[in-house]
Amino acid sequence: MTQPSITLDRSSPVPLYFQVAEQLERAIVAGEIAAGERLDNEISMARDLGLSRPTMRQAIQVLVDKGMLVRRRGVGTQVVQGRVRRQVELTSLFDDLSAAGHHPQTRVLSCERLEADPEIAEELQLGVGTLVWSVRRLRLIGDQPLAVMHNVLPASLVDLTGVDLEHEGLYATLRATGLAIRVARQRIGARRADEADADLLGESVGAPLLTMQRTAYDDSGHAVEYGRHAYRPDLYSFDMTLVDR
Amino acid sequence: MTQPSITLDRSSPVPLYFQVAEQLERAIVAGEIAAGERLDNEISMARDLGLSRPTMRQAIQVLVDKGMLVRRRGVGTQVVQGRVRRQVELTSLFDDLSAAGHHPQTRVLSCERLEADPEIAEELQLGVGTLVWSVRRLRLIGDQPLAVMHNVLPASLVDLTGVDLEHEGLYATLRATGLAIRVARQRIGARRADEADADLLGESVGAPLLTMQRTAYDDSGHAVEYGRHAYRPDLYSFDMTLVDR
DNA sequence: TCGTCGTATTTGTCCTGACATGTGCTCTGC
DNA sequence: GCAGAGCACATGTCAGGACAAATACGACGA
Repeated sequence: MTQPSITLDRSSPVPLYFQVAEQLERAIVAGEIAAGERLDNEISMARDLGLSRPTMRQAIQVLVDKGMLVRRRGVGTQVVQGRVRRQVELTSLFDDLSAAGHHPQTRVLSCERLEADPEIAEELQLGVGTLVWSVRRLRLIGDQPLAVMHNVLPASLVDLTGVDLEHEGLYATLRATGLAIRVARQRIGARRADEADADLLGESVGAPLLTMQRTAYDDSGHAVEYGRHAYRPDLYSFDMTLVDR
Repeated sequence: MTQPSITLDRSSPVPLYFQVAEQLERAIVAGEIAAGERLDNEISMARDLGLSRPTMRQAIQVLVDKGMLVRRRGVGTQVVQGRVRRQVELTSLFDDLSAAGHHPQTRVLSCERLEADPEIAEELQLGVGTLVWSVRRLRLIGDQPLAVMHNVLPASLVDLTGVDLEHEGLYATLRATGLAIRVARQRIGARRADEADADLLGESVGAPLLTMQRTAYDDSGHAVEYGRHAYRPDLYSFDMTLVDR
């Protein structure tokens, strides 16, 4: 039950509970706290750090939500076994791959402004015929084609004219214009590659593809992006952690 | 900004924040609060219900985590647009389908006790050669084969002898023996159907299959189950909601 | 020897209070 | 008429305290 040393900076704008959670997480992934080991109890940890118990609880809760810790009443808080997989997060594939140390490339296949068809209008909660941007891109990892991506977003929200989508992620572009994505609903499935897919991805017609469609919502709860993507399953998969509440 | 009427039962063992969250959620899915509409502020909602602000916050936080509400400092709390998809939760396919009103059937293909191979030992954090249960099942929806499922669990944790897995879900069986699953890590991908898959699922060899492998951990953080499943993508997909924190 | 009761421990829930911080609006001054 | 300062408002963060409930473990008794 040796505790990691945690240092707090009360003058920092970073919340105290977040500082604690961050350092605790680092200690866990670094193996300073063994898998299955029990943490010290909340009360004494809070006292040792000079924090109140609610703040300490909030810090621990962050890691519980990430699936790294498990709490049991009357027993204590333990580190979950097993290697830690990165969670599915609200980032784009570009961010995912960059973080993984790879160097993704992008080829913009098309980027045009057109009128929303019924499917798009439904997903983005717009009227049929509203102007939207429609972007088709091919993602490559090294020389290997990885995914074909089709994104649609309301033209009223962002202007993609002159945006260099080959070197800037779509989500990064949105963030730059002040659009923060907060919630997304997505569906993961599979289908056969059609001729166009096969051509772009260097697969044969009928090969299995992993598909994901996602609708993203901003700060104010409005739909800002709808995407339909297809991935080569030998090069990409979705990892996630589920936590029971 | 009309608020739904919420009734509290302070004598109930159900936590107050949970009662509020439950009724708020019902009001949202029932459309009593329109999408995009702003909720009343925390302080006055708490006052109206006779609750403290932290309790009210906790209730709202539950729905924020589910992706139904969005909070913005200085602005307020709003209902997220878009139809609400059910979240990927820590339940089994059996529960999923039952909840959806369908009547899933199960055929147990094999259920045997054998020694863990290196892959299984690694995933379950056991020594190679440890006794495990290996269960292969076929899920059907009506007459349609839906998925082939292969689960492995430590024989020391549960005894599947005489358990009627055709009519009882695996997770339900685990719960019945006091094993509560708290955390799971899973990976979703796709692959071609091999001959065995094709035969069982009524597909042709080479057809795309949606795959999921999952390792589940219990209360104490120990691995209790490892599963590799393959789904017919025309009949099943994974829906989930992502929330930025 | 085994089961049962009681107690200590630990997390879960709930309360009150305070100040900080980001947003949006209005009001003022130019 | 317009821009900037200031203010009201809502959520974010933090403190400190209290009791409830579940668990583990030891002591006790049959």
